[in-house]
Amino acid sequence: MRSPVGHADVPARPGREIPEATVARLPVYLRALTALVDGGTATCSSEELAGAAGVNSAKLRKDLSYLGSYGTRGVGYDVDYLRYQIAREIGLTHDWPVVIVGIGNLGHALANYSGFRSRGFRVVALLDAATTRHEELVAGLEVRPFDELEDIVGTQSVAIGVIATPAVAAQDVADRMVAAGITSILNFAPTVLSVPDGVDVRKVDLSIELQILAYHEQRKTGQLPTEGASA
Amino acid sequence: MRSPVGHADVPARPGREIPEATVARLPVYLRALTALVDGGTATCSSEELAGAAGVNSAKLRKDLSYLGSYGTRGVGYDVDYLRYQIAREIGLTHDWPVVIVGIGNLGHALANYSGFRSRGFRVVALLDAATTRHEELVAGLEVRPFDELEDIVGTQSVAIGVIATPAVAAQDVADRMVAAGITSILNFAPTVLSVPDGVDVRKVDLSIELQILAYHEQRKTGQLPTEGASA
DNA sequence: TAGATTGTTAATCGATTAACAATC
DNA sequence: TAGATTGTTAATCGATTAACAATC
Repeated sequence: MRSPVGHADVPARPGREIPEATVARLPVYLRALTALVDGGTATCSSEELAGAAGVNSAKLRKDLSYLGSYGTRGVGYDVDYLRYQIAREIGLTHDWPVVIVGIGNLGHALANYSGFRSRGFRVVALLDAATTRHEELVAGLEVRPFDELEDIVGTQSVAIGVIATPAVAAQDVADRMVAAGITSILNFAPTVLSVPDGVDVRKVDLSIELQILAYHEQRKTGQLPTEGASA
Repeated sequence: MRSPVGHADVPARPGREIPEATVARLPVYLRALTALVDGGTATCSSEELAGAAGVNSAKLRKDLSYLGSYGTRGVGYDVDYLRYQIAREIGLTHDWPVVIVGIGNLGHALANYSGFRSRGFRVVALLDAATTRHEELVAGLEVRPFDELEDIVGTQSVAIGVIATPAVAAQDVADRMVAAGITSILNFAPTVLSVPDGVDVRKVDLSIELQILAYHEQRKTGQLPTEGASA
C-alpha cells in the first residue's frame, strides 16, 4: 500500500516480508533444532521437525519457505545449517543487551532465568525505584536506581527493555524507556501501554492466559454460563 | 463439521461459538471495564472502551456482538453490566482452584502474583519434587511433595494446573496432571507438551517473546541479516 | 426530531492446509 | 531409475475492518 521511501514497487528479495505468524514460530523451530543438535541428529525431515515443534509439516515448510530454500528435496534439512539460518533471521547471531525494570518477585525470576542468556539476551542492568532494593544482589547484578536508566541505555546501547513493575508504574517506565532510546518493550505489567510508532511492545499477561483456559474449561465441564437462563 | 452427540445441526443460541481471537481479548476488555468501574465511570461508548483496551472500536463491537446485545444504541454500554456479562462468559463468576508445580524462582513469583486471586483463581497447592523445598512457606502455603498431586486434584476438584518446572520435567508433570484429572494446563516450561484430546495447553515462553522483539528490532536498526549477502 | 452510537453486513486481508510438481 | 521429500500453488478458513442501517 504505502511506499514511504520513493523507490519502485519492486518485489523485495524473495524470502523478505515474513508474516507475523511465521515470525512467532521461528523461535519454536529454533528450540526444536537445538534439541535435535544436542541429541546428535544431523538431518531431519519437515515431518520430524514439525513433530518436535508441535505444528503440522505443511505449515513448517511454508514457514521455512519465507526464509529461503535451506532443505534438500528427497533428503530433508541439515539440522545445524537450518538452525544457523533461523538464528540469523531472528537476529540471534549477536547478543542483545536487556534491562529489567521492577525487581519484585517476577523481576527476580526473570533476572535468574537462564533461558535469556542462553538465547542471546544479556541482562545488563536491574533497576528499581524503591531505594530499599538498591545494592541488593540479584543474579549477580546489583539492583540500581531507576534514574540510571538513561545512562545505562545510552552507554550499553540497550534496545530492549523488560517491565516487571506493578501496573500503575508501567506507563511511566515505558515513557522513560522510550525517551532513553529503547525501541522494544516486553511488558509483564497487566496494563495497556501506549508508545509512539516505531516502538514494539509485546505483552505477557499471566492472568489473561488463565482466563482463556477458564473459558474453555467452563465449556468442557458443561457449566455453560447461560445454562438454564433465558434470553 | 462434527456432531459428536447425536443432535440436530441447529444453529446454537445466537452468541455461542465465540472465535478464538475474540476469546483471547475478552479478559482485556474485562480488565479495562474493571478500571472504568474503579474510576467511577457508569457508561462508556465502544470508542472509549476500545481505547482503554488498545483495540479499534469496530473490532470491539464485533467481539461483543458474539456475546449478545449488551449495549444501547445512541448511548453506549453500562460498564458494570457489561463487565458482569463478560465475566460470566469467561466463567469468572465462580472461583477456579489451581495447583502450581515447580516452586523455583518463577513458581515463587506465580504463587505470590496477586492478579490470580483477584481474578477468580485460587492457588490451592504448591508442589515440588525436591524434598529440600517441602514445608517451605510460599505465599502462605506450604510446599508439598509432588506425589500429593492426585490427592489434591481429587479432593479439591482442581481443573487447572500450572507447570513452572525445568523443561526436562514438564512432560512428566503434564502426564501426571492429566492422569489426575486436570484438563487445562498453563505451561511455563520451554518445551512442547503432548497431551490427549480434550486437554487444553497454553504456553507462556519468556525467551520466545524476546526473540520476536529481537527479530523486529534487527529490522529497525537496519542490521538486516542478509545485508550485503547474495542469494 | 436530530444526534449519537450500536450491531451487523460485506469486503478485505492474512493464515492454514492439502495436494503435487519439482528435484534430490 | 525409483523413492523420498521439499518448496509452491491454490483452495479454504478465520480475523479484521469500514461502512451503514437500525434504533435509542
